[in-house]
Amino acid sequence: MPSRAIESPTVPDGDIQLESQQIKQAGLKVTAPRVKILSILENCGKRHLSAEDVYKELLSQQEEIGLATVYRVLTQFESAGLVCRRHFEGGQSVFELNSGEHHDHLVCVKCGKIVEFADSIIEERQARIAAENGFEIEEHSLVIYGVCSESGCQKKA
Amino acid sequence: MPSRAIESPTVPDGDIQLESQQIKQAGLKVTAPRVKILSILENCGKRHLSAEDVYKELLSQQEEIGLATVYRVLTQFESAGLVCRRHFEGGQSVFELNSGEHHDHLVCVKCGKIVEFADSIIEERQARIAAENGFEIEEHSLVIYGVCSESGCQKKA
DNA sequence: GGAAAATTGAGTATCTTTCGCATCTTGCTC
DNA sequence: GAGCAAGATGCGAAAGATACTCAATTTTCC
Ligand SMILES: [Mn+2]
Ligand SMILES: [Mn+2]
Ligand SMILES: [Zn+2]
Ligand SMILES: [Zn+2]
Repeated sequence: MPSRAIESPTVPDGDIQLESQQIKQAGLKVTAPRVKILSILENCGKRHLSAEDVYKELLSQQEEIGLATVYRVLTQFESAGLVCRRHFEGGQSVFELNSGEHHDHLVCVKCGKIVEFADSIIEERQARIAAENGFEIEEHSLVIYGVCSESGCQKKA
Repeated sequence: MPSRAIESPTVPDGDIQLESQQIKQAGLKVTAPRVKILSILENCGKRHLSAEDVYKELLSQQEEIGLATVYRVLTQFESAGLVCRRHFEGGQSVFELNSGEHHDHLVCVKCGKIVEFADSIIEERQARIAAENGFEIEEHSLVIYGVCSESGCQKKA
């Protein structure tokens, strides 16, 4: 096997640098729990995670971080604009990295699969409806619940 | 003052007959708690009520109905199609009579005012989006959060 | 009016999320 | 790099909403 030269002393696993910088830019102190949690949100494979999901992932990585801290940090990330919190029915809140671009969700009520979408016509209509009623929009939540095309989900009750 | 003839022996306060019939048609036994709760949903003035709201209203009417029963009955009414349950952010679930016609909501984040709306273009778009992604829609939730036109709500933070 | 089945009330349990507080870290200064 | 104040953490406890348990009561139907 080819030997691999160590190019520089600074390329730790998980790109700690990047996460640290994002956290700093968000106006938060760089702490181990924050870096860890952000890196899980970025690298764990799933895009929508509950606080519990994050906590379990931490446990599986032998990290000694309390659940209260997970909740606290996620809330701080939300305030700082790093993540978005979503409230889907019948479960815990879930968090996802804030991509900067708004989108809404399709959720399979059978398997939990989530599909993201953005529709400018819907957005436009919402703006009109709010305006017609004298509301200044702050945010909105649109979730479509249904059954996805997986065979397991399709079979009748 | 003109005297008023009693037209028939059957016109109790609160139109108990009507509620009883609705409950029966929904396939539920007619019990005092169910009749009472349905009549509150119909006559209390507010259209969107939490279980707690219903419970407080019952208390104020000297009714001896437990909170657990309120939750149970509201859930049964929901299953029976008599009421719809809504999940607005940051609070309890709220219930409203099922008018038979779907609608969505605008919610003032300052005063809690709720405006109902229905937009066929949005509905149509949702159907298309679901179809494009192979989903069969079961339901959806659209809530627009904003600040209403009340002067109290308008003033800057 | 009576019996079977369903419903109720009260309290308890559960789940998710937040708090309180003593202890530990971070970021900055010298 | 040591020292310090502000801020963060972990733990356990608390809170808020809702569901469950079960004995006692009520409804339905005959
Ligand atoms: Mn998403
Ligand atoms: Mn409504
Ligand atoms: Zn599915
Ligand atoms: Zn308002």
